Amino acid sequence: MSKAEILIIDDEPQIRKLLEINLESNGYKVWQAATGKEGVIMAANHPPELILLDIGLPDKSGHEILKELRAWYNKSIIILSVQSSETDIISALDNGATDYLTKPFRTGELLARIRSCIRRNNSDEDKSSCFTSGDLNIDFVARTVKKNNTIIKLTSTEFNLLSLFVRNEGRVLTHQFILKEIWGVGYQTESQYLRVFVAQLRKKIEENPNQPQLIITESGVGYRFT
Amino acid sequence: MSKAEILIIDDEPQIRKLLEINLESNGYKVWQAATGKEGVIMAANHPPELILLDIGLPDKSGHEILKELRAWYNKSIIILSVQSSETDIISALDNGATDYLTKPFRTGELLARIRSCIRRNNSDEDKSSCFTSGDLNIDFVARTVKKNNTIIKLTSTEFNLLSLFVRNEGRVLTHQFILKEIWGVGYQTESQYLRVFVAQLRKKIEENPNQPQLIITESGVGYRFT
DNA sequence: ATTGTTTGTAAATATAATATAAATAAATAA
DNA sequence: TTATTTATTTATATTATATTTACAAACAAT
Repeated sequence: MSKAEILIIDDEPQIRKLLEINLESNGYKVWQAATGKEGVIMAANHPPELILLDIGLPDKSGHEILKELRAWYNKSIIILSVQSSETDIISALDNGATDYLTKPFRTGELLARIRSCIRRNNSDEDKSSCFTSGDLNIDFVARTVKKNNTIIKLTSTEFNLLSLFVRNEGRVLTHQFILKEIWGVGYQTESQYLRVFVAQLRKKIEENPNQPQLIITESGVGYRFT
Repeated sequence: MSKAEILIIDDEPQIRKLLEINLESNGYKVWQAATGKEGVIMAANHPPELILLDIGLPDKSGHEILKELRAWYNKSIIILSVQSSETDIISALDNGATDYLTKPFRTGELLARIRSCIRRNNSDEDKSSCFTSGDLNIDFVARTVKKNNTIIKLTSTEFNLLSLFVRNEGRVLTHQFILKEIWGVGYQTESQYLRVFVAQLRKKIEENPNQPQLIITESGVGYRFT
C-alpha cells in the first residue's frame, strides 16, 4: 500500500516542521503550504488523503479557505487552532471541518485522529441507503433500525437525528448545526430538545446508556457518532 | 437471456463514465442522458429495465423528472444524490423512487442494489399471482384474500390498499405515497381516507385489530406492512 | 470546598397524530 | 326505482410524540 498523503496549511514554519517530522516518521507523505491560497492550489492539483488546516491564518482566511475547499473536497479536514478561539472551532465545524485539535497538541493524539480520519475515508466510501456498524443496522429507505437483528422502534424525530449522526459518522456536529438540520432554522438555541432526544436515543441504541459508545458528547461543542 | 438495459440520467460526465464502465463490465447495456429532458425522452422511446437518476440535475430538479417518469414508468428508479437531508429522501420516496444511493458510493454497493431491483422487477411479474404469509393468503389475479383458508370479503379499495402494502412489505410507505397510489394525484392531503381504510383492513385481517401485527403505524410518516 | 456552567434524565404537560364509530353521499345492481 | 354496497365526511376518543419543567450529575474555574 502506498503512503497516504497529507497536506499541511499553516503559516508558522516551526509548526510545519514539527508536523512534517512526526508525520513522515509515521509513514505519511507530507505536502506543505504557508498560505491559504497556496494550499487551495496544491489541494486542487493533487488532492491529498487529508488536510491539516490552521484556522488562525494571518489574513484571517482560515474560514474562507475551509469553505473554498469544502466546495469540492470531500475527504477529511482537521482544523488546528489555539485554545482561546472556541467560536472559531464551532464555526469551522459548522462549515464542514471533520475534526479539530487545539495547539499545543500531543502528537500521539494528532496521529490517532489522523489514523481515524484516513480509515474512515477508505472504509466508508459507501454512504448508501443502508448502514451497518457492529450490531446496529439502519436502512434509510425502509426507515428501519435494527440492533442484533431485531427492529427498534424510533419516533420520526429520533430516526431523523440518528440518520444525521450516522451520515456524519466520526464528525463533530455542533449543537447549532444539529438543531438547524432537525428542527429547522429558528430552533438553534433550543439545546434542551437535543439533550432530551440524545438521551432517548442512547436509551434505545446504546448497550449501556450511562457510558455511551456510539453518541459521544463533545463538551461545549456538540456530539459525535462513532 | 438478453442484457438488461439501464438508463443513466446525470449531468456529470465523470459520473456517467464511471457508471458506464462498471455497468457494462457487469453485463448491462447502458444508455446515457446528460439532462432530465433528454432522459425522459430516451426513457419514453425505449423503456429501460432500470433508471439511475441524479436528483441534483441543473435544468429541472431531479424531483420533477422523477414525477414525470413515474406518471407512466413502473420499473425501478434508483436515486443518486449528494449527501442530503431526511426531507429529500422522504420526498423522493413520496414520488415513487425505488431506492436511494448517496454519492460517493462504492460500486459494489451500487451493483448489489441494481441486481436487487432488477430481480424485483422480474419476480414481480412471475409470482405476481399470489402471496402467502402466516395465515394470510392473497391472490392478485383472482383478487381474493384468505385468512386461515376462509375467504375474506374486501371492497375494491381495501384490496388495492392491501396489495400495495404487501408488494412493499417491510418498508415504510408515506401517507402521500399511498394516497397517490390508491386515490390518485390530488388526494395526497386526504389522510383521513387512509385512516378509515386502514382501520377497516385491520378489522378484517388482523388477529387483534387493537394491537396490529401486520399493518404497523409509523406516526408522522406512514404505515409499514410486515 | 464553593460556585457556576454544562449536560443528563425523569416526569408532567401540551400538542399533534391516529383510530374508530357512525352518519351521509354516491355508486352499483336487482 | 329501490335496495344494497361502498366511499366520503363528520365527530370524537385514544394514543403517540414533542415540548417544557424540574432537578440531578458531571465538570471546570476560582
